Amino acid sequence: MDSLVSEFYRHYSHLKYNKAVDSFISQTENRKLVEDFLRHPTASKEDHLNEAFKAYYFDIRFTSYVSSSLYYHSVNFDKHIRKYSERHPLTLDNQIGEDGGSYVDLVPDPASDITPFTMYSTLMECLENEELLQAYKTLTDKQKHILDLAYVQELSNTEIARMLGVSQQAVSKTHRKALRRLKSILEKGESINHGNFIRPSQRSEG
DNA sequence: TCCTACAAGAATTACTAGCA
DNA sequence: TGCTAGTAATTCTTGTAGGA
Repeated sequence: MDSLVSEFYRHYSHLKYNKAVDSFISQTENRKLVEDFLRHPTASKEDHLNEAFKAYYFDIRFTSYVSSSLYYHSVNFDKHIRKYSERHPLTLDNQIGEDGGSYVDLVPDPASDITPFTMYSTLMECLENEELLQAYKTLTDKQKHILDLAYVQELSNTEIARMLGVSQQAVSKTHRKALRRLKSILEKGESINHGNFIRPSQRSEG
């Protein structure tokens, strides 16, 4: 632990052992903010630091949500496939011998890039988080369509642009606008103090 | 293994057109 | 008049191939 981090935790001992805080401080840009705040603590610098941490913390939660969604979808997809193949066995599923191998194991897998979401037609069918689903519903039809094509059909902006008969830039713009809208709606759902880096009552003035 | 060049996709900027 | 959605031009990012 370096001197900056030690000094920080001396002032804010309640944040010690918090991995999110450690990770936040480890980034050069955030480190500068912390350093600056510790040297010359002011209310505006504290607010700035809190805002930076809120944004960072939101990104962590959003990434965590997406990764857990992918995990659950992959597990469900696997269960679905297994259940289906049990009900509808194919000739290739028959066992070859005593060792448990089947004919399908002998077939090379040229389609190793099969994606679970392609079994859905819209992103709405994939969303399990209620807040995210409600936020998604507030998007315009075009925004929803572009997100569907990008995340369900896994098309690039260029392919979507060709399909919709608009430019790649227009797709990129609509895409990012939709993501910004989702993000802002989800952020509004956050409690005021939930993502604060430093609680106001524990502000250090020296 | 590192460096460089190149390609493709995505993002940004500046501007225009249509609409309420 | 301001907002939204579009475009062209440009820049940025990332992956990859090839050579030293």
